[in-house]
Amino acid sequence: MSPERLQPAIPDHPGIDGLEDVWTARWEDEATYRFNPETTREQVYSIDTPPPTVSGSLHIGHVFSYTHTDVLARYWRMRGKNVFYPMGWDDNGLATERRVENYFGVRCEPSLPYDENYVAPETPGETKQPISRRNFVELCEELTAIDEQVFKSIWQKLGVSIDWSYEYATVTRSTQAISQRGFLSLAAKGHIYSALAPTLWDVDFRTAVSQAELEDRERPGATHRVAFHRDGADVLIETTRPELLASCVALVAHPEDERYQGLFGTTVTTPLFGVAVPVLAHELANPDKGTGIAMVCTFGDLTDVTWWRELDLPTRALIGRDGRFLAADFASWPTADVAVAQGHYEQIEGKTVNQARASIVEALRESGDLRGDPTPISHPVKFYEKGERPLEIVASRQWFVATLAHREELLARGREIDWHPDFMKHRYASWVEGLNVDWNISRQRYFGVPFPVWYPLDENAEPDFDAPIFAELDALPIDPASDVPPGYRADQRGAALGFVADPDIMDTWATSSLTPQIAGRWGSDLFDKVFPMDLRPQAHDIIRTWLFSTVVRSHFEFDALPWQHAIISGWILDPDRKKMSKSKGNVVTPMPLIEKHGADALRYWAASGRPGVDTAIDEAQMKIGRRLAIKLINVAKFVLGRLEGYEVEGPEAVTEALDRDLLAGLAHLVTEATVALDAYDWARALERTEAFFWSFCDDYVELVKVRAYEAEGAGAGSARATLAIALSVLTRLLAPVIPFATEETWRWWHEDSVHLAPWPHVEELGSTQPTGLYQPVREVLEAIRRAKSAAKISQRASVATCHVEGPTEVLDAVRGGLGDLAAAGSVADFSFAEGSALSVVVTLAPRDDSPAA
RNA sequence: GGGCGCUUAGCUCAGUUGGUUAGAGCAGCUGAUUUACACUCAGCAGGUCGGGGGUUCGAGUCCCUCAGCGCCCA
Repeated sequence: MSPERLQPAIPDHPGIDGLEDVWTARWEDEATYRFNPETTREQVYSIDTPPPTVSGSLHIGHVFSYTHTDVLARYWRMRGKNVFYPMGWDDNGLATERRVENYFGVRCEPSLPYDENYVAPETPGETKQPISRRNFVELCEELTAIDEQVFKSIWQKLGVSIDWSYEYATVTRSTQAISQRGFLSLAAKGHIYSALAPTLWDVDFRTAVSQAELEDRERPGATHRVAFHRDGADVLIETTRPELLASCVALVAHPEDERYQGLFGTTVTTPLFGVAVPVLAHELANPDKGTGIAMVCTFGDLTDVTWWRELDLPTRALIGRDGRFLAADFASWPTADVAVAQGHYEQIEGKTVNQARASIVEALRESGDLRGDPTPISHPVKFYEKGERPLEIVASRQWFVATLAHREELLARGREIDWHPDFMKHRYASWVEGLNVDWNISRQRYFGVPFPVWYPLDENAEPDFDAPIFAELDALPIDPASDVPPGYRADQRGAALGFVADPDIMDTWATSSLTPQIAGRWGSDLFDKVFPMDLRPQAHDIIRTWLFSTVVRSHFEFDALPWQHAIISGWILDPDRKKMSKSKGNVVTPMPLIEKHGADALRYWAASGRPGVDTAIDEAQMKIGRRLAIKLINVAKFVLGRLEGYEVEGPEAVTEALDRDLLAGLAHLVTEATVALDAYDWARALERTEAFFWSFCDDYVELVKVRAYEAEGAGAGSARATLAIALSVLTRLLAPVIPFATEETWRWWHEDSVHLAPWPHVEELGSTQPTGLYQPVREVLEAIRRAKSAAKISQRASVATCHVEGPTEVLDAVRGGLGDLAAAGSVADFSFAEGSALSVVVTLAPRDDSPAA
């Protein structure tokens, strides 16, 4: 036997169960998904994969969106691209801290010394054990390492074609170095600044938060009508936050509000405290709200911040970092009677916001300055998304990225991105349009990347925040709490004329916004070969955080987009179409579903979800995917069985008109699938491929079964060549979605992985001129089947005559496939007649009911 | 309040620039089956395309309007 003759290696009982482990190991051994660093940017397709938060729960939504990305990665790899597809883990920040606190039953107490023999409790105790910052960080690292393994095993089981040699995490030293470098670079360019400024503040977490982490929650409240005074006359305002009265710095009304024209430019005094405040005009004041004139406090909400800034008002910030009222110095303010004011203020000093409100309302009632009873209302209140009490705005020193001044440029960047689906661009635009504070990147927490910054101390050991000492680039990463700034000695820490470390860590997004730099190893040769990247895949809930912040960093650092395409996956809904969330308790974990249906089945379900469309968990759909994978195994077994011992021939051997038409249809399919995938519409490509595949199995294979079995003849060779070509093409078209079943069957007759095989091209199909046979022949076959089904007899039963009527060209087509039809339908005789439309009359052979002799 | 999306068969969804009788899968029903495949195959049934109005020879598709659901922003 010559070596060209096919000897497929088909197992005795091929199936799909267990393929995941077999092929995952082989792919790892063969380095199938290895990125080749010897490359040019043009040869690369690079993906900025979302690093999942390993402290979060891994759920089926991850499988959904990562499958979409993987389908694209596999597609572009087969298109000949050198695919850069790394994976990272986001283990920064608060989410990890909280998980460690709950998992081990500990809390970070920065004042404690490091205990090098520390062992965490086996089970968390009743109260949280205080431990040093370094011990706490070690526990964070320990737990994230475990969590990462769990995630990694899921991706591997799912067949995600990641090059694991480029794995990264957001807390490693190299990531910290990049994060700190990114900070220093933007600070040097003037896009990052520090300021003592109004800061969105969570009083429970005791940290600053950014606008992106805010959410509105509807909460009950009450409006209070309060009288300010002017020469014995009253000016009535309405407020939901009377407790802030002492920090009132002005009243504002709309510049065109007739009622207050006479008041603009005058001064009124606050009730209880007797502090003189100006009455000013500003268009943000809403004439329809309350009395149309509002009290400006430092700071009740973000509008107060705007007024304070634009009207250049003084600062009388009274709420502290713990959410309680600080001491006030009425003597330094224009106060009519300091002793009286101080007396009233003593009632609220040290109290929480709610306690203070009750106290102030009571005092206003007694003084007669509360007019009428408070009116209960329901209104949206800003919360930190992870918080439990309303946000306060406190004045504190923070590092900011200047975004507001660059709003138009950032909007323009959004328009440059190719969004999939396109309408997601609105999410980005409306977010950028609604920005009202710069991006605060300081967090008063423990586990994260520290700022590479110290401050010099003066002769009184007071820091000079306006002269920060930045770390040197080649020293990164540094920890200012243990490393010493250039030109200083370690013993000068905290001493007069010495230095002090910036105590904060960076916002998790300050690091995550650098994933292209981290994955691409910014600073090495690799970076220019993969950046700007091709693709950013993510869900729509983090457009305002991850996507936006990445665009900001890339715009300022490189004056470029970080990537050209953004695919936005939808949500995963539970089977009742409710959004999946931990609090609802309807989170579905993927592993049991993979075990039950197989990875290909889950991927099929995921790939059926179109970009941006919310998709319900649907086990029925997974079963269909499973059937598809099994069908491929079976048809490959059959086709390769027919080909065994024959030379595999190319399209030039496809001589029969029916076979040529099948290839013409296949060529059309290849074009459709390619166009769809180029447009990031994997679901469409799958749908078309799947439909063709089932017709191939149920119709074409049935038609040529007998002919392909003949040893000799052009017809037999043509059928075998067609079967081989179609199987090869269909296997490759399905490979991105069902990588395990396709690889299994492909390797029965190929040395190398299907995932490195070239994506099908119409040129490999020879002449793809349609002959028009396949469709009418299928219709006649269908009619024969219908007749047998109606007679409730076997599809293998004999047909005496099949009478076909139709237009000449249709009849000619049917005649061209007559032999195959006769074989597939067990038809003894055909007759034909001219007619306007195709119609078929089937006369069944008399049933032979006589017992066998 | 502004914006985006969705509404097609019992269910999940296709339907590309307007063009024959609106499609698929699942579920349902009726059958077949010494088969590559029972993790199979064939057939049947099932829809006034959310309501109303308009443009057009022709509308699921374009325009207006109303309603419901979901989301984003303020």
